[in-house]
Amino acid sequence: MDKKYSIKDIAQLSGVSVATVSRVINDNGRFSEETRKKVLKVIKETGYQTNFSAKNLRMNKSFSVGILVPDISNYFFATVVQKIEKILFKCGYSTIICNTARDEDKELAYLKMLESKGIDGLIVISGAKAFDINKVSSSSKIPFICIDRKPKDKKNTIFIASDHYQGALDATDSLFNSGSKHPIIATHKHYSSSGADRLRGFKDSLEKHGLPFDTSRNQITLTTENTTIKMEKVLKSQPEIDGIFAINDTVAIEVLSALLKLGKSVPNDIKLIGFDDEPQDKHTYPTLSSVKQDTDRIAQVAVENLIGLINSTGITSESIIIPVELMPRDSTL
Amino acid sequence: MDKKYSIKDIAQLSGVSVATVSRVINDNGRFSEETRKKVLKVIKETGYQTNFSAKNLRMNKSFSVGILVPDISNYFFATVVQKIEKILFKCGYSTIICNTARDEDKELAYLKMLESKGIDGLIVISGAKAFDINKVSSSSKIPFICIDRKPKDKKNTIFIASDHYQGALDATDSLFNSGSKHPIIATHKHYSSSGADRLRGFKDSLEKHGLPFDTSRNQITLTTENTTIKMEKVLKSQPEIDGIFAINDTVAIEVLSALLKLGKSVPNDIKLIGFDDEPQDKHTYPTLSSVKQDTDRIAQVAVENLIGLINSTGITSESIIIPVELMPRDSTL
DNA sequence: GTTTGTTGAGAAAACGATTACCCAATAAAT
DNA sequence: ATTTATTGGGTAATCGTTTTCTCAACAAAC
Repeated sequence: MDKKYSIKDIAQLSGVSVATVSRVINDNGRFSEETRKKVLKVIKETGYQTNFSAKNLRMNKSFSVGILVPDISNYFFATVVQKIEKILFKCGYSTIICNTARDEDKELAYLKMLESKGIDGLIVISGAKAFDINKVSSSSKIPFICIDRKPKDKKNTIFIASDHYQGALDATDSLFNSGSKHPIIATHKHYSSSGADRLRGFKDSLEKHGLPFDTSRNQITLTTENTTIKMEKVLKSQPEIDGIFAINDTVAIEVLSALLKLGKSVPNDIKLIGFDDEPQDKHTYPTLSSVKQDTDRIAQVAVENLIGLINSTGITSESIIIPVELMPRDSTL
Repeated sequence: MDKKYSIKDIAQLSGVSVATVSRVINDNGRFSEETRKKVLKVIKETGYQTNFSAKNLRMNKSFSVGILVPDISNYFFATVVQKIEKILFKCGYSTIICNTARDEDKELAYLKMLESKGIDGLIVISGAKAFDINKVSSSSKIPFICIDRKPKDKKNTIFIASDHYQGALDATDSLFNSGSKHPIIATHKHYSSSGADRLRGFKDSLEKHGLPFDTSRNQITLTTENTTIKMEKVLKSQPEIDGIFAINDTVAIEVLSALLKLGKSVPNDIKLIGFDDEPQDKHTYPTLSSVKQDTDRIAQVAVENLIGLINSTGITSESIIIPVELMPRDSTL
């Protein structure tokens, strides 16, 4: 098992031509059973492995797809990426992961690189605000799908996302259901399309319960300012607040720790619910209610559609919305 | 910007030979300044991009490296991978990330795929117990480095890890320093070499403070059993316990929530410290002391060494230990 | 017994780059 | 004025596949 064997070596060793070896390997074309066995035997003995560079060059296909993701240390992104990668591998594709850090220039640089590598497809998770595949010269040809944030050009693309709106609606409803009369929403400063949908869900639940939404009264935004101090101010001026829907679990956990520091009891004084169902939600005190995104399904649907595009079986343009699930825990008892 | 241009097109359009175009692109070989400008102009106009499959085939180099990682949704792994990817990209390499899920068969399958793709190098993060690159036929030639877990064959490999031993020693010392007299260690059921080092650090700190280590008295292991119930039993039989060093932050947070549920005050009744310095440590209540691994340095050293190996400038075999930093917070006040 | 069809397999082109080798043309040295 | 270097750049081989053509051999059909 020393040298690297090429198809030519296999041909020689098994006394057939390279064409035949290729046919046997790919099980395509005509050859006798006898030849098959002969060739396969030599392949096993030598430990021959296809040289993908050559194969890619010839077939103009790379059996690899790129994933653009803003931040892989984010739980939701990491989970989706992980699951996508797993499915793709099963389908014979390898995955090139690119961390864009929400930087448009980086996004562009990665796109160029990926195109150079001849990727067969692309998955863009929560791409830049103005994500536009045409920014890269001829990229227009690379099949791609978007997850979590709509691309600039809504036509001719497949977009997959959780039902953030419904999740937020359910979450806020659950605050009301557990006795909250005056819930607010806690957001962070980064804009995202999912965040916008969640905000919309919160508003609609509010109005459904007869409360008009007013940004200055019903929304707080976490900034670099110390969260505890900010919460203290807010609760002093609006002591009626008795429920908080946090735009995601990171925010929720920050809010929770602030509330506890301020001597508030959760859920007795204030109900709290987050979004994303991160693992630590089960281990906060009290445990944190949340909304779970179906990452399995997102990944599955994403890969299915991408591979569909790659094999150009239907270049449909559509938005696919994946249902979410409410995960009630102690913070909304 | 429609069709895909090859070097041949560029040659034609700029009135030179393909060889010259290649020379200009790679700035290697001889050509006049005039020619350079001409060619570069055409390249810019056409939006030409190298076909890496061809280049790889010819040069027998793929400008890509593989990363084997057990679980990318784990914070430490995700952070390291992210940083490695960033540095590699700057060095002109793309990264193929492979999630092994701690499954040896998968590890092997990925290894085969990576070899087929002709990766130039490999980074193995916390590989399987018996990680052995020779399991894949001719892989022996792929330069690789290991992070976090030593490979089977310690010779002729570069191994990079945090100073888990020292971190655990410092962490346990800090329990004593904040007044704990009878600390224990909380571990989980998965074995890891880093875990073993951390356990060693705990033991040595104990002995330094005049306490002999006894597994049955000084160590609890979290299993699928409910942590709160387990903790209750332990605290009933050993009420003297007043400090816990958790093998990592996930365990620490689970323990913390159990303690709070049992009505214990942290840090007043029991001091607690974890390991890894995950972001949520700052937002638990009380905030969680921990030990921070220097992921920046790990990534930097890893890439430097790997690229060193790839360019075979020194095939030194060594273990590189990266210092850690104690992050004291409220749970060990 | 000639024609037709089928099966198995080889020869060679092509994919898009890099590079060793070659040869003009000009410059430098004698 | 001839030889010798140097410079710029073209030709063609090569990397390892896949695939189109081609054809021999044998079987079936007439």
